[in-house]
Amino acid sequence: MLYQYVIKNNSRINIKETLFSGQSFSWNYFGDNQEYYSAIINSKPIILQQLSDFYLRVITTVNEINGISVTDFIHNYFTLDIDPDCIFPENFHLLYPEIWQLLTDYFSVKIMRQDPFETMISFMCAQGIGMHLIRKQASMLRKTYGEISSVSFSGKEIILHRFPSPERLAAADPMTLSKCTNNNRVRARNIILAAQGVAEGTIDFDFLSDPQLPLTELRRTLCLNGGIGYKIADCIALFGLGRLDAFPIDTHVKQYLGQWFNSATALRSLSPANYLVLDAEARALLNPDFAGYAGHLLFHCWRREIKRLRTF
DNA sequence: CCCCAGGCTTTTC
DNA sequence: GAAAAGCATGGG
Repeated sequence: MLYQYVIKNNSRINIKETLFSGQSFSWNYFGDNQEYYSAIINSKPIILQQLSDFYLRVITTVNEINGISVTDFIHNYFTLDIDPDCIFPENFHLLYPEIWQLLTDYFSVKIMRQDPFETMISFMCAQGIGMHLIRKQASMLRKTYGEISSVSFSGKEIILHRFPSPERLAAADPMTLSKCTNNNRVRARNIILAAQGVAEGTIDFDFLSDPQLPLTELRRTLCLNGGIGYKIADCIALFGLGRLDAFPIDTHVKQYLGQWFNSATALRSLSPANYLVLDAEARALLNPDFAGYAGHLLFHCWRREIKRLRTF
């Protein structure tokens, strides 16, 4: 039994660019058909299809997710409550007309509110390697440790793997898990320790998802865990805890801060001290409440338009 | 061979 | 304190 829903949005949404912009490592094409995308979200298999600039089709096996309607869940999952006109400061287009022109096609990219555990483990795999290797690691974790769900749609039976539970990864053997982490044993150990922390409650996502929690304290708490520094903590905050103000700074963000915004700090090494300086500089350039949202659009735009990189 | 990819940790000065 | 080296693989 499949349920189908059509979602209408008030602004343009580009589902492919959103899913494959580097914020999520769980979505794939549904089978061979590049018209559909699938993942298991909150233990529920979901298939998406872009109908037009403003319309999505959602296909699931359930009629509600987490106690709310599928339509409301998708609305929240893709932050359709956020008005794209609020992401950048009002005068940004006057100060940076060239960047604004490049950004035109990227306002249809949405930040996704994803599961915090999955986001934490996925971004712990994202140190100094290319995005295809990050996707490979997340995929291997799902296929090695995740429960199987199958969906039949349009005459095809597709096998999907859930992201593994904290308990499952907490009990994993380090040598076995390291095959999923680019053979990096330190990373495998850190993932197991983090999963144990979540399973035992020392990492409390209910507490960390409190919007009243100051961003600096959230970041400091996440950084207590091995394998999580400023950048990965900010990614967990932005993509897994709904903190649209968190501004992750990686090699690409460092590059566009230097090239597009003439930051002298961005020309220096990305040390912890310089990270905090760049973070403050970005908050002065952007709307602080949506610095991370704006940063992700700039990040994706920089990679696609300037670096000509592909993530799918 | 080099350098770079959504960095973090440890060592060294 | 800050700066440099080590970790891992793949692609240009």
